[in-house]
Amino acid sequence: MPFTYDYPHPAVTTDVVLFTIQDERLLVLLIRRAQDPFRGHWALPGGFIDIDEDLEPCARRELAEETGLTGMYLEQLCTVGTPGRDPRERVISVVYFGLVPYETVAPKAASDAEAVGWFPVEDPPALAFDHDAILRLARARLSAKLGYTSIALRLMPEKFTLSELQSVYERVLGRTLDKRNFRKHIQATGYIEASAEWQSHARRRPARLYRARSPRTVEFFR
Amino acid sequence: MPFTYDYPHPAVTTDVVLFTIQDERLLVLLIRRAQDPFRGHWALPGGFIDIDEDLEPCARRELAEETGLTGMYLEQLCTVGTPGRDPRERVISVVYFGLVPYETVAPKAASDAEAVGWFPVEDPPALAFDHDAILRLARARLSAKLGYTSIALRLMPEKFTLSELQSVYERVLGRTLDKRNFRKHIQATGYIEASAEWQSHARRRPARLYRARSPRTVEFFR
DNA sequence: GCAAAAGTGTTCCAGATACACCCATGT
DNA sequence: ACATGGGTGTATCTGGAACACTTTTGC
Repeated sequence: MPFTYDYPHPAVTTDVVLFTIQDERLLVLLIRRAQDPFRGHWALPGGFIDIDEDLEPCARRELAEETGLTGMYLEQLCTVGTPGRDPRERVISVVYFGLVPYETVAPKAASDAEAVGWFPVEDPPALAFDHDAILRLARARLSAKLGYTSIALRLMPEKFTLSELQSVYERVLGRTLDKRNFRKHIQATGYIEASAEWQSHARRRPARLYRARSPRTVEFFR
Repeated sequence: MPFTYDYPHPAVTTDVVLFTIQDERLLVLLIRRAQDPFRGHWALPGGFIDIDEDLEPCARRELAEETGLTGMYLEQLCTVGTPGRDPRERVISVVYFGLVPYETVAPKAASDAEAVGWFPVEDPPALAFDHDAILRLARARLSAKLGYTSIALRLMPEKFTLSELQSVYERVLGRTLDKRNFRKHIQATGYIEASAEWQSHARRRPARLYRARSPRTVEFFR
């Protein structure tokens, strides 16, 4: 069933750069492509937009279809569209960047993904299309936003210790932080609050659990 | 000559939010649409992408065709694509934001713009499509970037006085700044250098002229 | 000589950094 | 008792903010 236009139209896709933290490593979600082009290569999850679908819902739908993951924080990152970046036809891709807490259930492959997996961002496999450049841009955006927003909380579970939060900052920024200064700084921003609970079952002194003061929004400060 | 696809494709356009400063006011470039939809309304310059054209070149081409302006600083701002934002067909628009020095030659209407003009961003006319929301976003981006980049220099002529630069900051930020603190701060960033020249023909004490240390790039600091 | 803008330093405060030890728990 | 990570305070530095007067020129 063909669709006809007076002028050539590019195809439009959305892609998502989704980060998480597991075992003290910053990971990115990739799918192994089941179709050409780049069949068998790893790539960012994404796909073609429906004609009556808004951009961000498309990103969420494709992510859900290919990996089963839903409900995470997403923001628009950039749009890429250099002619030739997809060998099939002219494709313009609107790229989102997102974060999920590290204990989110494991993704599972579906639809036209042959496999799904988390990969260390410091050492990813070769990526299809121009996805390596997009991944670098997403990393830079995440690092920058740690400094002036509460975005790191979107990587955390509902309750977390200050040491866990510090570890997330350290992994994303790629350097160690002073414990006392970190705690002072975080408390000063006011974007977390102490819960009444304490870490249980630890084989050490229990740590206080904190939570986001505004669990569904990313706040700016400074 | 029709173009057919197996699946419906959205149309893709680029739009540009171009700012300048004249007479102590921050202005935005708008065109009056000569065609429906929104014929006779003011809108951001922009138009449909060619099938073999990259995104930023498209933004520059459309801007040149409609206003005659070329060669300015541009960066990608966002991409909008809510179904229904254009009554003709599904249109996804990649929006760029740009700056030109205030003495750049006046734009002149061409192509499908019936008129072109600079309007105060504080008090723009009613805009076509969702262009009012885009304009607000562009303003916010410009203000924020003044604080950590040398982007303001893209609004300045090659040689300028510190008072002129301070006035640009004040107009964009919407508040007055202390003269001594401003000069100290700007000198500390190192992104301008003194030229050997002085303002001429002034009916007052001549001011020293400065220039950008890296005239073609926008640098980050802090 | 007067109007108009150019130019210039110091004090103060807040936020960032550097730095080391005691505590609570499980084993 | 000891190993492990949890928790805490102070001195210092640095960058930002507040603040007023003299100088140079054209008229």
